[in-house]
Amino acid sequence: MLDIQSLRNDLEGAANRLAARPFHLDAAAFQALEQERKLVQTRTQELQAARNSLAKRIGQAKGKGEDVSALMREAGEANAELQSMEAKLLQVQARLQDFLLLIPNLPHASVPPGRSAEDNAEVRRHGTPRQFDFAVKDHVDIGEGMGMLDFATATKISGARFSLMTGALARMHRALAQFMLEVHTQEHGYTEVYAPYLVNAASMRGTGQLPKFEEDLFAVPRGEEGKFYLIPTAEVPVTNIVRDEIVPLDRMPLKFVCHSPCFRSEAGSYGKDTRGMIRQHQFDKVELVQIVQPEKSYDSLEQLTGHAETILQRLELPYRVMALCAGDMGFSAAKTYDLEVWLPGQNAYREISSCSNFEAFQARRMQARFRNEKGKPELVHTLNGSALAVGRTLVAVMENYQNADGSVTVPAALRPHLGGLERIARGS
RNA sequence: GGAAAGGUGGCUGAGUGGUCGAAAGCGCCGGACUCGAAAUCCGGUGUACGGUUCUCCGUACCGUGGGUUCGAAUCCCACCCUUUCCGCCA
Repeated sequence: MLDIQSLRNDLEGAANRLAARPFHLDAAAFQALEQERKLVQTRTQELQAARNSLAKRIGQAKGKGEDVSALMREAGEANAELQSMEAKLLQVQARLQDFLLLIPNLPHASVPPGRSAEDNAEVRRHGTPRQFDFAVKDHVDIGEGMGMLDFATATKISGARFSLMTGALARMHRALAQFMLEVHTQEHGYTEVYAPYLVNAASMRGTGQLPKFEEDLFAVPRGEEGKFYLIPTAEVPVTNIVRDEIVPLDRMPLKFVCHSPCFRSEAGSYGKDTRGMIRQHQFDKVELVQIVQPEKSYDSLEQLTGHAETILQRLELPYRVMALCAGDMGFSAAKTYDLEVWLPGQNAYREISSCSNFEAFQARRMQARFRNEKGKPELVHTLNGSALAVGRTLVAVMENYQNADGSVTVPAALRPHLGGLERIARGS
């Protein structure tokens, strides 16, 4: 959510920056709402002040044993208008709130202009794609060839966009998550978190999934009309740790890492990435979350992105870092770097991590604050990034480390987490 | 799922219809005392919003949402949460 004060001060400036996404800010609608709000709020507060002073006088008069019937009548008459004004005020404020909740974040000045992924800017590259002297397979053929990846059975059990892994491949999937957690907790200073996978609507609103993106979420009914939402990323429960909290200065910054399954309905992605385990309803991810002071958040974004890159470097997977253009960024982000890993099976770089600074956009929705040097509560800045998506990392390892005989070499960094195993092949 | 108790400011905790945004203590900030510190004393110390604009004024907020009333932290209803006991259970 944007700061309503900044919209009041510079509506045109905000509209211009939003146009880069592109998002059309209806300035006239905002101004009309604001004007009405001002009118109704001022009148309501006047009436409330009048009521309060009358009530006080009645109390005082009663205390002295005086007759209060005239005062009571006066108060009763004023109440009709007050009630209708209060109702009107609630309504206007709700409309204003709804309006604000649907406005995406302002892109940071350093965000490249552009409308689609083609306009994203490559920031740097790391590693060189390996040359193969045999016909490369994609992860589906490799996994099924080893008898460890079974989409047919997953479809029987659940349906499309689910996967079933067995044996050494399932073990390697687990080892990857363990490896990532170890690096982030032992070397990068993150606190490991285990968090709920089902969350309430307030949490989804806090990080920006609601109210606009309900169709992307899975939900389960709860109670009469309530529901739990399945988390689409650990960003949701972990960032919401600080919702409605005031973090003491000496605890800042907060750095959390959380391994969790993620659930996405993938509505609107029909026909996209239908083969393999690139785009699934359920996948595992190791997520980094940082809660920082505003002036430090862009340094933190560079660091956090670097932490995610470390994993790819240790696994010796070629990748590139992309600065997303305004049009390709998510709703809540002010700036996003995507990490794209090289996939020989697709002969392309594919997204494996997304690292974003949300500035105060989520914090304002969540009322997540810290106590600054002056002792005053101030909104925090929130950041998060995948480090990494476990399923896609497994895909990258399989494709980049594949051998001519259909086996897969285990990356050196991963071997300690697999009891020294150097290679997985059919039967292992 | 059943029963009971309870949710008040950074913390503890008083307050059961009217000068209550809320006692008191702790904490924190400033000052006095001191060479300095501790102790002591004095003063200050919530958040959000609006108007005005650097100075005030107003409004809202005592778990959440409704209701009663001229007036609600206080009474009524519903819900949420916490604690304890019982039941069930990975």
